[in-house]
Amino acid sequence: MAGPTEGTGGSAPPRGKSFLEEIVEADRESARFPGPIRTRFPPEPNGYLHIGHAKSICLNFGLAAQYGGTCNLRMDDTNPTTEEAEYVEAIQRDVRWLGFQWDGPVRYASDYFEPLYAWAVELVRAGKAYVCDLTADQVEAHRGTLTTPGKPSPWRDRSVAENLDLLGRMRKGEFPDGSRTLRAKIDMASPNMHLRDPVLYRILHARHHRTGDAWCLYPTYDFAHGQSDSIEGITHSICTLEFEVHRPLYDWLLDSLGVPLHGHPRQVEFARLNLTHTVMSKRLLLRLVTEKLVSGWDDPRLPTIAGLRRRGVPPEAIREFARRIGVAKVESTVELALLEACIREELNRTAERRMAVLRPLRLVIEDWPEGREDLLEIGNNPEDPAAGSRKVPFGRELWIERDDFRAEAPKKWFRLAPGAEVRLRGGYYVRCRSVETDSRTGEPTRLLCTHDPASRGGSTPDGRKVKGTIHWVSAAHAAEAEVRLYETLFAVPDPGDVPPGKDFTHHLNPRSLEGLRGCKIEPSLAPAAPGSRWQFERIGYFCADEKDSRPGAPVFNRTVTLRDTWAKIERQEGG
RNA sequence: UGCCCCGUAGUGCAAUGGCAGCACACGGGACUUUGAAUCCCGGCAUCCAGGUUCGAAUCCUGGCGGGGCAACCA
Repeated sequence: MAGPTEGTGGSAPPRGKSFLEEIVEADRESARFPGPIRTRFPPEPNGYLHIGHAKSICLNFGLAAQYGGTCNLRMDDTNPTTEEAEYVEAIQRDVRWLGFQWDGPVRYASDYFEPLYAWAVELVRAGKAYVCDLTADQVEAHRGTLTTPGKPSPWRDRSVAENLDLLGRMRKGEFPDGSRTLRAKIDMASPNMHLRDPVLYRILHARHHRTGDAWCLYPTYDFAHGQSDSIEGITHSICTLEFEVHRPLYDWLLDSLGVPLHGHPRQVEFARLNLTHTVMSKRLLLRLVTEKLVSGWDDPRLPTIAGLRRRGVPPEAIREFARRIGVAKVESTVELALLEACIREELNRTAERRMAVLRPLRLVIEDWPEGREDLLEIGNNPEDPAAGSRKVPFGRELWIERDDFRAEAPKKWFRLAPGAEVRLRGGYYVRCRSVETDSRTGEPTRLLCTHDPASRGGSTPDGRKVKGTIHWVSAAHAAEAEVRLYETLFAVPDPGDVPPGKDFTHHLNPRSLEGLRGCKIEPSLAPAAPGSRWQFERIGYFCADEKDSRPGAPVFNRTVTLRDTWAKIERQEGG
């Protein structure tokens, strides 16, 4: 894998170090931690991973690899009401697919429920935590506001003995959900809300995906997080910006529990990734899935890792994207175009070229003998000679793209029009002699052409130039395919920017999916393996759908279009 | 309103007291058997005001602007 300072431009100056790299390097220099660095990626298994997680994954695994350390995968499963084993599986699959291997087994915060509980008891014994009988509403009322201090809970000064007794009975299941909590005794007047006696344990009679019914009280994320890191010997706990204000609480907890410095991870926060034309919050993604606005977590229009994979995005492109966006502490939104550029760059290098006609129009070469066939050798990838070539059958009747013919050629039109000559990619020059049209719609139904026999392979001895080259498929040999054209799920860069009274579904793009059947593909494409990626010449990059495609009956998803200069020209000319 | 974090081309990131640079995007051109790819050229930025300094994107102060924080979510 390319190192972080290795650009693609060759002479490009090395990228400056990120603030994360600087912190890690400073800690290595000062020997703050005895051994190699350890990071972790700690998802909550309550949804699928998305490209924002990919940024975090690349950061955590990348930093570990860069400095000779290791990275753990830990499920932050402290809330049994939202977490499921399905998500645990999906997360592992996605991290592996991205190309990373975690150190040792998958870890779970739920593995630490017992030591966590012991720590809670320790805090109670030290007079630093108490059982509070306030309801959630009352707790909120006592907490005060951003500008006014809170009021102490009436249960704040219970005796250690009583707290111990109550906590034990909470664990035994003697009390109903929500009736009591264990709270840290810190400072109800703190300007940091998270220090106003935060809840450490809540009663939840819920079945946990791993511990089953063993527990009926569960630690909050805040109580589990720092200690879980500490148990795993994490040196650098990298998380998103919103946890910055939680850091004093983690520090308080670790300090109160007497965790020594080298067992006390350094937390560093970075800005989460935002991408234009999509949503990244798990809550919103979950809504799209449950309200069936998309086909599932792996819908190719979603920014989920599973969706991107199904769309045909290679993991290398995602890693390169993560590298290029960098990392900082400013909340920012990356343009989708950058992701697309990374995808095109990778696929341009690696995807073999094939010809496919999405919206077929029949073309007949009238001076080509009936029944005669030709077999043309065409390179698989001009970017990679090692990709070899294939033989493509040619005949009197061909399918070409409807978009490649205009009855009336606009300015700068290089393609087919009455009287115009074009090159059939890898084949012959043909000239359009006449057009048959549907008498009702006026649409062309057949183009009647002649060819230049000397142009076989795509060039003529006289060196005559044609401006346009179009793709084609022999009608006699064509296979058929279903093709799904995807556009952005949302029609605007910022789906969250909606008129009053509307929600994020307001900007859902009605054209985000267009299904095409009866597309004509060259024979070599028919057996495409599910998941295989191709460039359809002049159209875009496509991936045989991993679920619905079968060899012989292929279904292709458009990953991304090719850059389309003509479309741009036409847009400009058209005003 | 309190506390915390953060302000560099359109977007994302560099420059760590010494010539403000890279990528994507955008505009133009060359080349082309993909209007692809490739190559060349171009325009566009330090939030504002003071201060320190020979010199400030960088340090200090104040403003302005953005984000986060008041789940028994993570």
